[in-house]
Amino acid sequence: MLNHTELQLLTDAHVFDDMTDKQIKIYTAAIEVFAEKGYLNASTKEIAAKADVAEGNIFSKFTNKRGLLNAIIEPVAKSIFPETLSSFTDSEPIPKDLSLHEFVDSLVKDRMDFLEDNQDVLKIFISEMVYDDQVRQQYLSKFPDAYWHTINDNLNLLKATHKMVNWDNWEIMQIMWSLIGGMVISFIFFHIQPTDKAVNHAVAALVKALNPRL
Amino acid sequence: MLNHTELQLLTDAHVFDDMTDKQIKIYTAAIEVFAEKGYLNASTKEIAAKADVAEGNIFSKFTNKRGLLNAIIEPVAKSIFPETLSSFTDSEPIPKDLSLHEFVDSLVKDRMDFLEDNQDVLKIFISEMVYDDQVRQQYLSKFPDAYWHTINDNLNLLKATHKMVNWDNWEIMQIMWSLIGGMVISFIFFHIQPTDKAVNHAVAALVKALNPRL
DNA sequence: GAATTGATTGAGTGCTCACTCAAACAACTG
DNA sequence: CAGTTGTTTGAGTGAGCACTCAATCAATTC
Repeated sequence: MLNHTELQLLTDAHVFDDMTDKQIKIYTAAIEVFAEKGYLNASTKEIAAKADVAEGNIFSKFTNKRGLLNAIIEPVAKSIFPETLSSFTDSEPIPKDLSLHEFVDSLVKDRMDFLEDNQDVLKIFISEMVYDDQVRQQYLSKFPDAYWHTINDNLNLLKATHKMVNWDNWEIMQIMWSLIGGMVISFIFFHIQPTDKAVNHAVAALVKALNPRL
Repeated sequence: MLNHTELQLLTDAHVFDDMTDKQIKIYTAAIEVFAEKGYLNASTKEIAAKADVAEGNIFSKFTNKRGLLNAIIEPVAKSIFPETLSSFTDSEPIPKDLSLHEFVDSLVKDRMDFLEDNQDVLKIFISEMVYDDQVRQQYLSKFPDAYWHTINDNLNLLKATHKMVNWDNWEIMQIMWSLIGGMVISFIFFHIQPTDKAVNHAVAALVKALNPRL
């Protein structure tokens, strides 16, 4: 069974809004099976059995096996790179005097929460991105512009106020996401739960790495 | 076709030493096909065709499809974490007064060379590690002790001489390998070639991140 | 060159899978 | 409750797959 937070997250993202009960049952069963054995090793028969539904339903509701995969991956792909940092809502926008530490800390911790709440779908997403060139192309093109904008703005601001090294934004992003990704992969594929200490050290490492005064 | 350096590397690692011509043809064809479409999407028929050999040969020489995969993955798994840094040979051991910068720089650049020379097999290795829990278990257990020893010794030395933060070796390793892994994944799966500048910035980031004086 | 041994071949086999579709069922409607 | 409409069912279908093995070919020996 999917854990409670994972289901809650999907509900909050309105994934289930225009799905029938049976579609939801198939959808959640598919997440479990895909996460456990991978898309290619999962059979529609097993998914139907786990959803307690006849196999034919999968095809009448998601057209084919790939359609089912896409329905699962799309919401993750859209939310994996956050368009805004959850600690700064619309009503409380990101302050102009944001320190490097605040920025890195809120980004890293926000994504660690996301990881905790979306293990299964993240596993499916990462596995298929790695395995299937088609999936890679498909979701690369959908990479949210909004994310690029906000992150670029933030980085430019930090650089302009001499709070961050003056490297290409792409390089800075790669360094930040590499450290986050390292913890994500350790957790999802090797079951190494990131401790608070390890997360804080990762944040500290990033803050030092991107500090301009050195 | 595999590029010349990749073949050279395999030859140097004595992978071909006790293989017949036909085995080598199958082996290199399999690397190409597995790297292009993934193990599960590759058919033995296609591999045989690309190797210009009858399908039955695959099974008489590698017992089954999985045996072929293992024959490819094993050499990578053994060499992905280097037991020593190539810039310090046996005759010229790692010096006691190694600076943090020298250490990080030689490690990162050594692995970037490795990446350059082993794109296809690395792609297969990473894809299968991500996709297949069995492969993960299989190669996790074979993780070279020798690597742990040398790297631990080096990290302990750097920490003892106050050249590196006093964090857990595991945390330090995760940070180092996350940055290397980020570049590896960008290159292999998104064809973003790491520029010298980007590599140097990654090295600089690591040196600052692990600097104890901050 | 006959005999023997070993390597090579690729049509054949059995199995699994995604997907179909006729039939059964359920839910309304007048 | 007959008729209609939409949903659900799961046995059936064709395709593709890894793997087998009898037959063929090549090399070697006497």
